[in-house]
Amino acid sequence: MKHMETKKFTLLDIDYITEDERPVVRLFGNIRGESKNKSIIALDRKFKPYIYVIPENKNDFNDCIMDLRELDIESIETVQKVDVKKKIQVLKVFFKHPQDVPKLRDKIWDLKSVEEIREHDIPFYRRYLIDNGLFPMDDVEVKGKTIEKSLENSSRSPHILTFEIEDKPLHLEPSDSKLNIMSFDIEVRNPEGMPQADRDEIIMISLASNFGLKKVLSTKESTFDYVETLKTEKEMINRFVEIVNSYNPDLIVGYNSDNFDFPYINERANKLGVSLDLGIDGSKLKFMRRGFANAAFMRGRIHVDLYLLMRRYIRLDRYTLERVYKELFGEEKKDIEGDILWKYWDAEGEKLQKLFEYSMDDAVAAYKISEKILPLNMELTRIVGQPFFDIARMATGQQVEWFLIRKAFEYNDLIPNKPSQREHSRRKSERAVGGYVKEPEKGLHENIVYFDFRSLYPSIIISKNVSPDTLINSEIGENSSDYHTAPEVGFKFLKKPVGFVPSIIGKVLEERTKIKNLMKQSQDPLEQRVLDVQQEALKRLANSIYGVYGFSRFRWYSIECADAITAWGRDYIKKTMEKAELFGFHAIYADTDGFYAVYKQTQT
DNA sequence: ATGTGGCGGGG
DNA sequence: GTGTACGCCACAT
Repeated sequence: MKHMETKKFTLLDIDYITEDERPVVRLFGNIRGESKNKSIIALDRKFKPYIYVIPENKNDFNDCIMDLRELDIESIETVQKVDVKKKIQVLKVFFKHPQDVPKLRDKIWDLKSVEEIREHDIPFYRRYLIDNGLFPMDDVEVKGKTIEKSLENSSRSPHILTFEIEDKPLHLEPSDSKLNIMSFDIEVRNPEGMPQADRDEIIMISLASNFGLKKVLSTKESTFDYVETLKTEKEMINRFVEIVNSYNPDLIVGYNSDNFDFPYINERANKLGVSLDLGIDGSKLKFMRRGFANAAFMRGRIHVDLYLLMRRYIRLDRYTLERVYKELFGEEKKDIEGDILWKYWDAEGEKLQKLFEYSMDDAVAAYKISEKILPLNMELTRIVGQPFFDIARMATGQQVEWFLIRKAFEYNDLIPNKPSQREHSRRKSERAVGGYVKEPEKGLHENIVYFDFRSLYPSIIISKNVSPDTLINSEIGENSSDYHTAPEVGFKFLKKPVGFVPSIIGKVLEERTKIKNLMKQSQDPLEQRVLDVQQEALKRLANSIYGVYGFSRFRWYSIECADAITAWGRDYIKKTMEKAELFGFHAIYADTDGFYAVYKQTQT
C-alpha cells in the first residue's frame, strides 16, 4: 500500500483536460491550514462521462444494448431511476470522453431500439460536482499523493501544488477561510471617441484588495505614494501579471471587466507581445462567448464582473459605476467624463494628479461593491452547487434549474430534457396568466394600510402540491378529497405523495427557518451577519422557483403549474380584499401578492 | 398589435 | 466544450 496524503481546500474552480485521450478533472482550490495564498490543483482520472438511454422495448433491453455496442462507447449498466414518480429501468451508457457525448448522442437517439435519451447535455465538470456531492466555495478533502513534477511557470507561481486524487473526494462543511479578493480597473487615453485597443494605449491600471494591495500602475509619475511608475505600457502590463501571480488572489473583480477591461488588456498585450499568464497553472487569460456577451476567465481564479451582478440585484435606470456606488453607499464618487479623460492625462501637474485619484477611486469602489454583493452570491454558489464563476453569470432562473438538477440527482429522478427548438416555440405561444392587478384609484389617499402574503407563490406550491409529477393529466373520478383543484383554470394536483418541486421548496424553507432560529440564538454579530446572508439566499431561491414553471426554455416548464399557481394567487388576494371590505377596509390598489387599502366607516 | 434592431457597461 | 444564450426599449410596419 502506498502512503496516502490528505489535503483539505476551498473549492474555487473546476475544469477538465485530456491526457492519453481520457478526461482528467482538475479541482482548483485554496489550501487551508498552510501558509496563506497556497493553491492546489487536484487531478481526478476516475470520473467517466455518461448519459441515460430509455429503450423502446421495456421488457427486453438486449436489442438496444446490441445496437449501442456497435458504437464507440465505454460500457453499459442497467440502473433504476424515477421518471415523473414512476420507477423505471434505464441504461446508463458510459463514454470514453466527454466530447464523445455530442458526437454520439444523435446517433443513439436515432436508433430504432431507443425511445429517448436523457441527461445528455450536462457539462462534464458540472456532472462531476453533482455526482460527487461537491459544492464550490465549500471545502473538499482529497486523498492521494502530491505530484513531484513542478509546473512550467513555477518561477512565477511558487505556491502551487499539484495533487493526484486516489479516492473519492469528500465534501466538508462550509469553509471559514477568508478569500483573497482583488479589484482592478484600467484607464485608457482615447482622444478620438470610444477607446480602440489597436490605437489607444492603457495609461493606468489600478488595484485594490482585502490583503493590503492598493496601487495604481502607470507610465507617468505621481506624488501619490500608491502610484508605481513603469517605463512603458508593456512593462506596466507585465507588472500587472506579476502582481496577480505573486499575491495569488482567489477572486478578481472588475466593473464591466468581461466586456471592457479584460478584452482591452488582452488586445494591448497581444499587440505589445506580453503574455497574460493569469491562471494559477500558468495558463493565459481566455474568453468565452456567452451569447451576446463575453466572459473573461483565468484558470483557478474566479473573475467576477460586478456590473452583471448589480443589474441583477438592484433596479436602477442606469448602471454606471457612479450610479451604482451612490445607490449602495449614498455618497457621490469622483467622476471624470470619459471623453475628456485624456486631457487630464496630457495636462500634467494637478490635473494629472486628479486622474490618479479617480483611477484609484474606481478600483476602491469596485472592491467596496464586491464586499456588499459577493457574500450573497457565495451562498447561492454553495446552495446551487455550481462554480462561482458560472453563478455570477447565470440568470436567476438558470440558477434555480441547476439547483433542481442537483436535487433530482439526490432523489434519483431523471432530469427532464431541455425543450427542442420546436417545443420551445410552441411553449412561447401559450402565455401564462399573471397575478391579479387592481389599477390604483385616482386621488390622494390618507391613512393607508398595506397587506401582503409572505412568500405567496412558494406557499401555494407547497400547500397545493403544485408539481409536474402530481398534476393529474387524465380524467379522474369525483373523489375530490384526493386532489386540489385550482380555481378558474381547473387543473388538479394529487395531495399525496409530495411532488418533486414542492418537496424541494419545503426543504429550502425548512432550512431557512432553521438558520433564522440559529440567528436568534447567536450572540456573535459576525455569525449573525453570515447567517442572515444564508437565509436571504434561501429566501431568494424559494421565491424564484415558481419561475421555472413559466419560462419556456426550462426543463421543468409546466404551463398548467404556472397557471394554477397564479390562479390560486388571484383567488387568495381577491378573497382577502373582500374580507377586508367587510371590516371597513377598501382596497385602492393591488398587485399579485398584496394590496393597499383605506379605512372607511362601516356601512350599517 | 406584432416585428425587428440596437444597446447596455467601459474610456 | 455533454458550448450557442438576454431583456428591454425605440421605432417601424
